[in-house]
Amino acid sequence: MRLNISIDKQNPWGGFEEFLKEKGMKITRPREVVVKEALAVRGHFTADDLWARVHKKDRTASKATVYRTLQLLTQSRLIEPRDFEQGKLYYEQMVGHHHHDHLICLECGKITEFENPAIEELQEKVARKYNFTIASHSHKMYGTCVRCRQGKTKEKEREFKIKF
Amino acid sequence: MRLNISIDKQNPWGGFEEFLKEKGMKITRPREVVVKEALAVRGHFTADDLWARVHKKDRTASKATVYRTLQLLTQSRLIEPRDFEQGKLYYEQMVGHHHHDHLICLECGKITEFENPAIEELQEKVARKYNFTIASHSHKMYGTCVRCRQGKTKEKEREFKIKF
DNA sequence: TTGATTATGAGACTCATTCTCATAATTCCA
DNA sequence: TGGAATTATGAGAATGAGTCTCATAATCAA
Ligand SMILES: [Mn+2]
Ligand SMILES: [Mn+2]
Ligand SMILES: [Zn+2]
Ligand SMILES: [Zn+2]
Repeated sequence: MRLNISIDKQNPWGGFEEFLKEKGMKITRPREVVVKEALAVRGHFTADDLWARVHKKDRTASKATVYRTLQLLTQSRLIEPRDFEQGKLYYEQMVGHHHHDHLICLECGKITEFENPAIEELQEKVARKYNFTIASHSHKMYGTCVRCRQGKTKEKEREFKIKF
Repeated sequence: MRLNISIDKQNPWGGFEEFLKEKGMKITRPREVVVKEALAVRGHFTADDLWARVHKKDRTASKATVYRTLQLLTQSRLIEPRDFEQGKLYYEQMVGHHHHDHLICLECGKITEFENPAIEELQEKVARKYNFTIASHSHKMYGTCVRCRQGKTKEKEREFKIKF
């Protein structure tokens, strides 16, 4: 399913073309628009967010193609899915980014990214203990950000519907 | 929204009755069946799993009531939601259980629970660094369990549809 | 018992995502 | 370069978890 290619950070669309070729798939206009738009987003986005952007560039692009390309982008490792909220998936582009985890403010929707090598190591240790092979992981903390706790938040960035 | 009660582990339904009273809600038959069935499940379950059980006990119980009671059970802390898979929520009862996190085998669906105080502490440290107040967290590792890696798995327990 | 209040079941509805299928674009190669 | 073969596309139907509505029913305090 997943190919073991690594795409050139300087030319991700070119790399994605290679990826398509290796899978015997075709290089098409709609795919190019979706890929380039996805990589142009900074921050986290949903399929619908992406479709809105794509739609501006190409009035005829369909949502189905956006969803289909999102799957390919995930396989090619150019983006990663994020399960911030139940019911819909977010994504973020990984070109030139390292792995990180997230603090999610339930009041204003602000997401803070963190990296913690010590946690990652302990994680591996846990996996080793259970003889488990990690393919991916998700580590999220939900709560309240500084600004919200101090009542300084001007406007919500987003609303995450979390059950508890 | 959430009340600050702690329910007696020896008599959770009794405690839940208290919880309902404090919220000005009524003690009803359907609620009793749903609560008792939910607490009778060991392991992780979905709303639909629970409904199937409830349905056996009371042919007229509706799915809506199962969903509604699941929310109340979450508020009363008798159960906790689990975001193992995108698109549907799982739950697990917390009566007499401590907090733990999960290893999820993508091949057979087996879930291994782990507790790691060192990770929990580092987590708090991260939150402190960003002045973030944690309300809850979710830490999952997806991958392959021992049995599956060694080809010893007899049958899938479940199938989790994860996008990578 | 009764009346005010809250809960219920049934099914309509929502919303993200996937699927289907007729048509269109790409690619391969003679 | 011209098709034929193959894969992709757009449109909208289908799916599935979860929520909502509303007419009716049950609970409970007085
Ligand atoms: Mn991120
Ligand atoms: Mn568990
Ligand atoms: Zn905030
Ligand atoms: Zn397994």
